[in-house]
Amino acid sequence: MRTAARLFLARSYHAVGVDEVCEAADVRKGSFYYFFRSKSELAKAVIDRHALALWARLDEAGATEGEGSAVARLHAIADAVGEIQQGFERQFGKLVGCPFGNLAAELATTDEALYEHLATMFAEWEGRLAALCRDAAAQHALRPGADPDLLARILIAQFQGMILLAKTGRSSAAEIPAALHQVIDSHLMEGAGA
Amino acid sequence: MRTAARLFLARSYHAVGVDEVCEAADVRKGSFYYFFRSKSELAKAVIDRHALALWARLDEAGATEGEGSAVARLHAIADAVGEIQQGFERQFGKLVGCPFGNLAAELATTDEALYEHLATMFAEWEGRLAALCRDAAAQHALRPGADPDLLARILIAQFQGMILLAKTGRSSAAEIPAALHQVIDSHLMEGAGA
DNA sequence: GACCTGGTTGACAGACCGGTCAACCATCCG
DNA sequence: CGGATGGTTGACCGGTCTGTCAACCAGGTC
Repeated sequence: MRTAARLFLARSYHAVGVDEVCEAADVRKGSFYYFFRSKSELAKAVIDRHALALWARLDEAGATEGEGSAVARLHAIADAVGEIQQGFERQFGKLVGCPFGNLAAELATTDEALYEHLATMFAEWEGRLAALCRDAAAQHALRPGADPDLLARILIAQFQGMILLAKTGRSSAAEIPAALHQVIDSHLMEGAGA
Repeated sequence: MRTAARLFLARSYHAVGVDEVCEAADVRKGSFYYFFRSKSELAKAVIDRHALALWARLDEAGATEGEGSAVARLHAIADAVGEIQQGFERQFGKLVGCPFGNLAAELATTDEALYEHLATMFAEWEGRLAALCRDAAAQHALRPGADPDLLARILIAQFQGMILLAKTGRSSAAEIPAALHQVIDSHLMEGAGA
């Protein structure tokens, strides 16, 4: 399953077959199908794995910044996702993209069940971010007229979009946080940003 | 080829086979392979098709706003891409995503040639937007400290990301321009926006 | 009519895909 | 020892995928 996550990231869902996953993990295919009802269920499990890791990482990033400034925690989260991507970049030697985003783009139109699963993941993520943005709004850190819920969505979209651009442009993961920071700052009160 | 574009959008590259495209277009497969060396070359042609349409649309959106305000033209472009998506939505009955983004996400890691082709498309797009953003900067419409080149990239990323979120969240294409407008406005001088 | 050329056709190849299955094996329990 | 139980294995199935090929056909030219 760890190897499946690796392969799906390095290539794509369609591009790696069950056979390949099994061989890479030194497992016989029959044995695989004893534990997973189908390939798409494996993907589901992989998603859950990534989700767990991501939530932990986000909590950590939020916690080390204390309870004080919601804005600081937003920035910390931006850095955290950037670091995750840089970690992937080191591991694979190239930019591999967001585990959710990749599968979402590839399977949203074909695999109903997986699609549903991914939708809840994104909703959860967006919810977490939205709470933080509302905190920031409550602390009067946001520009007037900036909708905190929309901001949460914008930030996730920004991350996903930058990943896609970075992947197609062969650029590095290091520039992703920069864009996120700029988007965050641009939504803050004048003079309150970086 | 028109039908190929349709099918790739409605489902995905991997999900529709050459057989299916041929049948839908009432063409025999052997005949198809007389004109296209491979399936991925068909995809390349499809991309070019979309690119041509997009450039035309963007030029049009920019032109109707005159040469005056670069900011107004940025907003017009945001609306234009939103309208394109809403057009797709009407045509297919669901959100199908950006033709470039979809293929990029699916094939960036597997098909080298196609990947290269997509990269130039995105570069072109980003270049066009960057020129506009620099105009806006020259007109002192941007916030101090806002990098116009980065802004161009941010806007494309925002569009791609919103599309992905909308696709996975079953939300409508109508909300995409709203996010783009907010991102644009947030980068403008205080009080100069919507 | 002979010939060539650009295009068409349907049958086919070969690989690979996700998924199945019956036999098999190790371990524990009585 | 006999028998469940939980897990393993490799052979195999049917379908689908991209891509190929030799025969064929219409139109123009000499």
